Amino acid sequence: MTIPSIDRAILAALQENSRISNRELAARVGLAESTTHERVRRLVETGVITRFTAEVDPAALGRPMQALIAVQLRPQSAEVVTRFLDAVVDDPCVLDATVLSGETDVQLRVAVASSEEIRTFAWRKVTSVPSVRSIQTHIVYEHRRGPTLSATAE
Amino acid sequence: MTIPSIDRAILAALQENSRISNRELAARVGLAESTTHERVRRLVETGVITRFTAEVDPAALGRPMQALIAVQLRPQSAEVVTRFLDAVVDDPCVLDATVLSGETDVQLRVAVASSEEIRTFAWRKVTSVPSVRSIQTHIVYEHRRGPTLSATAE
DNA sequence: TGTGAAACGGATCAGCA
DNA sequence: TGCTGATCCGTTTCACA
Repeated sequence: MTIPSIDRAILAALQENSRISNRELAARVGLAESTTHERVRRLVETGVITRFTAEVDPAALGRPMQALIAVQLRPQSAEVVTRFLDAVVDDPCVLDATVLSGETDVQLRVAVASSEEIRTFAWRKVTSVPSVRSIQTHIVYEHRRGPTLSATAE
Repeated sequence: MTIPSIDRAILAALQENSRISNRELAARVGLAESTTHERVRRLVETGVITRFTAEVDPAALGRPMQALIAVQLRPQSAEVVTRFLDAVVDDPCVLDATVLSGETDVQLRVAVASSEEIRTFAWRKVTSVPSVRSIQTHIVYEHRRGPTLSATAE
């Protein structure tokens, strides 16, 4: 299932700005509006586009500080990992969670108002889960997005 | 600079789907279209909303594998970190880069077609930068988004 | 800040290549 | 798959509260 070059142009434009009008999108990729509209619909339907979203600056919402929390779990089983994720991932300060190979089983990225809040979250929500063996917290100094996601050259 | 509750409703709706019409957004938050439109404009202008984007599944673009690469740099200075970021962050396989406190100075998240490509990227792009002392690569088994970003309760 | 209405521009659909 | 064009609907702007 390879992505045609027109769809790649559509994806690039929508990643850059998902709120452009269908008309402008059609002009950019050089197709009629109706055709463009249909292609976008299919990209969503087939799961290539997972969602349209607004990115919000956590600092503007009163969470100027971010941290990574590396978590080691005791029995390193799929079940334990899933249970742990379910216990923490819905907390409002969690930005995302990554399940990993290696020493660290799960890495959480959190956005908080203060270092106090990191401590509260770490003790109250993370180490309180019985299967958590140990954690390490690292302050995030800076976070940069990579380039727009594009299809691999072939 | 605290966020009024109407704006919080707008942010929640736009994070969930940035392509809803202004009319629907207005209906959801219970304001006139013109007012809603103006509020969204201000949220963008003041930097609360950083961009509207389409999230794309890397696997659908031929990059089914993800990894985290932890990087340790030699002189741990702001300049060295910036130079390193500039050297790697625009590579198409980079999803994002995080600058950290602690042993690891920078953590890269990459999406690739195969483990071969991770190796190529690691040797060709990362360890080839002179200030890179060492790296560790970890496979990403799963990645979960946290809840919609909302303002801290006050 | 908020409203409602008019002018403008975009989305959508049927019919066709 | 793709285009065209008519109709319908949403957005934007404005005078006003």
